[in-house]
This record gives sequence, structure tokens and C-alpha cells, in this order.
Amino acid sequence: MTSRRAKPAHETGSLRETLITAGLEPHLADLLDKMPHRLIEVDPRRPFREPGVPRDDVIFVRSGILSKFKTDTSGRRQIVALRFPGEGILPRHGAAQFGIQAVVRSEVMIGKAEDFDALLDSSPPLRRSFWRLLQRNEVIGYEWLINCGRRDSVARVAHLLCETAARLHGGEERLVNPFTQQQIADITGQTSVNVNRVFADMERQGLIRRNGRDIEFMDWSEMRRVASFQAGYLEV
Amino acid sequence: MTSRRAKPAHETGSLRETLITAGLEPHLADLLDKMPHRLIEVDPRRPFREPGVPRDDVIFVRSGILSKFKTDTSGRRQIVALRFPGEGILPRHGAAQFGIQAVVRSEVMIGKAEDFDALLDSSPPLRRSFWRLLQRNEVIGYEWLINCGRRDSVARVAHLLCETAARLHGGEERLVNPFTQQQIADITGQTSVNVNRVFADMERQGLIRRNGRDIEFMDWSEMRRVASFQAGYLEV
DNA sequence: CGGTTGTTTGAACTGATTCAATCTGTGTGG
DNA sequence: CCACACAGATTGAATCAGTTCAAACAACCG
Repeated sequence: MTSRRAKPAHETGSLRETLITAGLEPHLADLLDKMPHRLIEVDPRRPFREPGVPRDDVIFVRSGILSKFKTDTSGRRQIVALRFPGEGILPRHGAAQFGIQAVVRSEVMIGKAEDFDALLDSSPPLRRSFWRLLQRNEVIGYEWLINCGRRDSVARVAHLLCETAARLHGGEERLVNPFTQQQIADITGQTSVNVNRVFADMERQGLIRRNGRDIEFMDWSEMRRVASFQAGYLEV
Repeated sequence: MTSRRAKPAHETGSLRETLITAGLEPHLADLLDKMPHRLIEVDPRRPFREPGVPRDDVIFVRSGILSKFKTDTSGRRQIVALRFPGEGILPRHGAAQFGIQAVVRSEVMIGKAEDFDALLDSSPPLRRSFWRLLQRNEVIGYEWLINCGRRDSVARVAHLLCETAARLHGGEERLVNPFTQQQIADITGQTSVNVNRVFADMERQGLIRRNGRDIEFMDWSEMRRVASFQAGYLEV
């Protein structure tokens, strides 16, 4: 087991607060908050949930970032989705098709699928809310597909950075990059070597400034243009 | 308007039958069948629904294939999802992020979002059924992401063919290829020129035999291996 | 028959990978 | 506090998969 009991929440708000800032109505966040659950701290880049095994729990991110990943038979790994604070990974009937790992150290809430399902059945507005979130995830997936299928490597990385900034700070034009270059490669379908070259390029072009892991966007609108990033798809 | 009233169903069964063969419980299929709707015939590769406009209808495929697509700012098009007979495109609140086009001539059923939503609210089993279908679509999307991000061009095309065969005939080892090479390119994130070369390769290797648009799989298990196709993700 | 749509082929080019080596920062144990 | 290990970042050189551009060919249809 690579995860352990969480320390009491420090900088991050309560789960309820996180859910609300992520866009859930306060009284719906209350419902989830009252659901029986436990809090866990998850180490980054370590096995957390393996693919192929049945999973009967709901997971919500309180702080940090979770990734869903799949590994091709050739052994190449692809991260297929991210979950930021307030977002969740819903239970799936049958064997899960993907594994879960934390991108950075994360605090997550884990509940039972049956409790969650019961909650959904009892509250139509909560249901509608999650229905919309499911559709949002679908659309984000489509955007990632375009990213991998139709954009060059600079645009792919730029797009990921734009999306991350938008999902983390709701559209602010700065970012503390939470990813390793390998993770960015796993998301954008490249090699870490090339991601490194893309970063060097973007810095040379004056698009970003780097200080270790920190990234400062020098020209947000130019960044969006290069990434062909249009935030509309992130709205529920 | 490029679509027109459908002729009475010929080779294809009724919508109800189609829904049932696609895996919906008979009594749930009845519910959808009784919902007020109209039947439309859609021409392939012609505008049907444009991206960016609000859509307040549910669409179910009775026969043929629909595609959801997005066009990048650079003008390159990516098909992000397919809908086979019995599958549907659910209503989305707000502007749709993708357009819809038919891959081949298709008969579709169109209903009102409000009617569909009401139906969902009234029937918990129907709701659960669609919840599962939504998750299935999500997982198929993940598989496509791996396809574009992590597999070489032969594997990408092979995987699409395997998936199409499985979704169309439920796992039979043959296929009448419904796609143009340009469409395959739009799905797998390549150029049609390269798709053509991939086909020639696969034929030279004895993986497939072609007769115009028809494709015969010569070695299904080798095909699956090349594609790294594992049908598990298609199960609900 | 001419027009349209889709397929096929060749040659030149280029963006990204692969492999391998080096460098840097951080944490750990002695 | 230093030595060492380890993970991540960086760089170079060779290679290759897939694109681009352009042209020809085939099938279909009114």
C-alpha cells in the first residue's frame, strides 16, 4: 500500500469547499460530504489503482491531481484523463479499463459505490449535476483526441498547459506546472525527449519563462493561439 | 436541408429491434420507441448538425453510422466518436462542441431533449442503462486516445477495423468497410495518403484481402495482435 | 460523355523518435 | 556535512514514420 491516512487539511479547504469551487451547488456538495467516506493521501507516480480489476468505489479529489491511464500491449503508457480538485472518478460496473495514479501528492476521498448510487437515486438535482459533469468529461476527452490526432507537438503541450491553467485556477493566466516532462509526454502522446525540446522552443520564442518546474506565460493570448485553445469546452 | 423523410424500413429492423440488438432491455427499448419522434434519412458526408450551435434533441441511429467531429482552428478535422445502430447522441445543455455527420447513408430517429429527460427521470432502470452507455462511450474514447497517442499507423487502422467489426456484428471476424480512406484518416489522426499505404501494407502482409470497399480479415487473431485490440472495453 | 468523388503512386521533405550520454537537484545514510 | 543514489531534465546524432505536394487512375452517376 502506497497511500496512508491524510494529515488534517492544511492549505486546502474541506472537501465540501473544494466541490463548491469546482462548480457544485452548496447543498449538493453537502450531500456528498455527508456520504460515508474516508480520506487518503496518495503518493505521486506510484501504483494506486491497477487496471483490469473491479472497482466499487467513488473517488473525489480534495487536493492534488489524479490521472487515469492505460498501458498498450506494447508497454507504452497513455494518460487518458485528469481529475483536478473537486472532480471525481465514478464507480464503474465490471473490470475497470484504466489504472489510476496521482500526478502530484494528492488527498482523495473514497466512498462506496453503493452509497454513491443510492445518493444519486435519491436526488434528481445531484443526478443532473453529475450527468452534466460526465458530459463535460466526454467533451474534454474529445479535445484531447484532437490534440493527439491533429496538432503538432508544440500545440499539444501548449494546449495541455492552457487547459491545466483553466481547470486549476479557472482561467487565470499563470501556472505552476504540476507535471514532469514524462507525464506531459504520456498525456500528449510523445516522448519526454521531445517535450523537453518543445519547452526549450517555447522559451526561446518568448512564449513562456521557466524557473525549474514553474512556468510563467509571457503572452497568454499568443499562447492560446499557438495551442488553438478555446475554453468553451470546459464549461458545463 | 440535406436530409429527408425516410422510406419505410427495409433490410433494417425497427428502431425498437435495433435498440434491443444493441443491448437495451426490451421493455426499455419500448419506452424509447413510444417517445414522440420523427425518422430522418441522412446523406453521408454532408452537413447534418454544425458545431457550436445549441442542440435540444436526442438522436438515435436506426441504421447506418453517425460521426461526431471537431475541426481544429488550423482546419484539420478529427472524428471523435462514432454511433452505430442502436446507439444515440444525447442532448447537451449549451452549445454543442462538435458537429455531426453521417459516415454512410443513415436512418436516424430524432426526439426532443425535454421528452428524453422526462423519460429518464421517470424510469430508474432506463437511467441506469444510459448511465452505463455513457461510461462505455467514455471508455471507447480512452481507447481512441491510446490509438492516436501511442500506436503506429498500421495498428491505428487495424484497431479501428477491429472495433468496427465488433461494434457492428458483435465480434464476427469479417467486415464490410463502411469508411472512406479519408474518414479513416480523420478518425485515426493521419492523412488519407498514409491510410492508403497502410491498407496496401496490410494486404501485402496477408492480413486482409480487399475487393473495392470490402475487406476480408484473413487472420483474425493476428489482426487483433497487430491492432492490440482487446474487446473487453466494449462491454457495458 | 463529362463531372465528381475516392483511390493509388512517387519523390522530397520534416517532425518526432530512438539511443546514449551528461547534467542537475534532492533526499538519504554514514 | 559529505558521499552517494536516484529521478528528472537536457543535449546530440542518426534514423524513420508519416506528411506534403502533385499527378494519375478508377468507379460511379446523371
